[in-house]
Amino acid sequence: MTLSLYDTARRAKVPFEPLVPGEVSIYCCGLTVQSAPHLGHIRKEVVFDVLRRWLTTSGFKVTQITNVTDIDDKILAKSAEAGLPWYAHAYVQERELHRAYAALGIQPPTYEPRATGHIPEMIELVEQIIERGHGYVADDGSGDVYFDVQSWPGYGELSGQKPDEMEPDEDANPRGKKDPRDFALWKGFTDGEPITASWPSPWGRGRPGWHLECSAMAGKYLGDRFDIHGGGIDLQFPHHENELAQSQAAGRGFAQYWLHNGWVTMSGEKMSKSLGNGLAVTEVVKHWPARAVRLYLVAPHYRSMIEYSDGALDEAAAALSRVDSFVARASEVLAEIPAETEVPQGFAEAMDDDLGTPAAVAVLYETVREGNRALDAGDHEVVGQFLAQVQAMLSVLGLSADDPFWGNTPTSDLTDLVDGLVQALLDQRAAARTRKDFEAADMIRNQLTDMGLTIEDTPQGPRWSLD
RNA sequence: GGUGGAGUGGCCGAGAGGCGAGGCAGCGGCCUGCAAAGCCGUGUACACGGGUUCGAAUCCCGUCUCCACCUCCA
Repeated sequence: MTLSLYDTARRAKVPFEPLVPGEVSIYCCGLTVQSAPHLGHIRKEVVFDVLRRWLTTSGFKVTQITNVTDIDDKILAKSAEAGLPWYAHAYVQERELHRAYAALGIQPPTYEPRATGHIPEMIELVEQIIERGHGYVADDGSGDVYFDVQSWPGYGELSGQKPDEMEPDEDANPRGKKDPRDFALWKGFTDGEPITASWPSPWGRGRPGWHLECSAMAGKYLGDRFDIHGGGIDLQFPHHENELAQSQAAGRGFAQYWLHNGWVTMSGEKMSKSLGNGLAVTEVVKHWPARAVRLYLVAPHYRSMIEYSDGALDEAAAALSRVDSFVARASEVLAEIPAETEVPQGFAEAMDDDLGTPAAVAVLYETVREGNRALDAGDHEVVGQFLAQVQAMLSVLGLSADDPFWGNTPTSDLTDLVDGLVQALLDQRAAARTRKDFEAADMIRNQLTDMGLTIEDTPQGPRWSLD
């Protein structure tokens, strides 16, 4: 069985065949670093991180480029509010983004180019588009350059939009456009904007249009043609449609597969109250363990919408602690921890079917149950097999507790100390139990559970954990 | 107006003509001094109305509700 993926452009699940056998190139639209990343933003990173891990597990060498859009209208506006130069504001938010990556165990991309570092490539691309007759300089003296939508018959093929049937935006300022559907390739400098937010070009000072940035950076790092272009479903139109049109109008092949992930939506206003800052990743991981948050984002299918709810995060946390508890107990019982093995076939089939994480996660849970059964039966050899499988699956999903990409794993020197203290109390409790003084024993246990510890009596003796 | 998507048991969340995905919660049981954890058992759900079919959550027709996007992103 081979990997198949749902290609937005073809509107179908299709077998995945990379341009270069054994290698996969992915361009993923990154964030505009204007404010702290929210759960919806970071879902995309989690989705493509899982894709990348699965491709790697399947034997592909993966190159993933994710850009940082560090210049745009909103950055200019928000930096003014924040009282910072635009580039400093963008940089602050870029560091926030990296913190969010680390908080959810997301591998950094192979490279993360910034838009402002690629102005020459963008200018070159605009020149190619103009040369081929698909772009024009506005004749209003603004220095704007637009893409000529009517000159490109394929326009609309990615999103299924027919340009003639689109709702005209009545409030839009047509500026120097020949057609209201034309989009900006290059925006001429306007008074009131910081001069540092403009660059010299053949058309005068200005800055790049949003869509252009991604085309230029994808071309630079992945070549004229590459395998997968990803991003949130909201980017399908106009952003990706425009990227595709302008890249192909410049004579480039561009992406072979288009993958779009669903959005995280929020029902009422409740959440913003209870979390203060809405769905900011940094806030969410204060309320739930980061790995539970990741499971919450990984368990539904990537193309589904996730309707945010506290309860669902609680459930993810409960489900994960069941998995963790198996891993912990199995590891304690086994003389040696088995080396990593292959994932179960059902898991692989699910993942190969357009990253079917719901079914894959179901296999994970079933394997945990079988492992627990073997644990109860004392069949350590079988326990080892299931433990290895569970760890392999967790690794693909990026949920291994010891995954190197968890940025905030506290390694405290206090662990031994706490263990010693808890152990001393557990010894007292054991003594009380031996003399059948269950009142004293339960008092000690209650003290410990009140502190947030979980005490379990196992055939090997009591064990404690902090969930 | 255009394009795309959604409505599934108490909750989350898959599936897409026929064996009740999976999780969380609940209930019963095993285990336990009691718990906890774990295991076993337990559910007849697919927005509504018709239709096709031996058989529909899945296909068709109609209806309702909701969401996303529609060109420098209001």
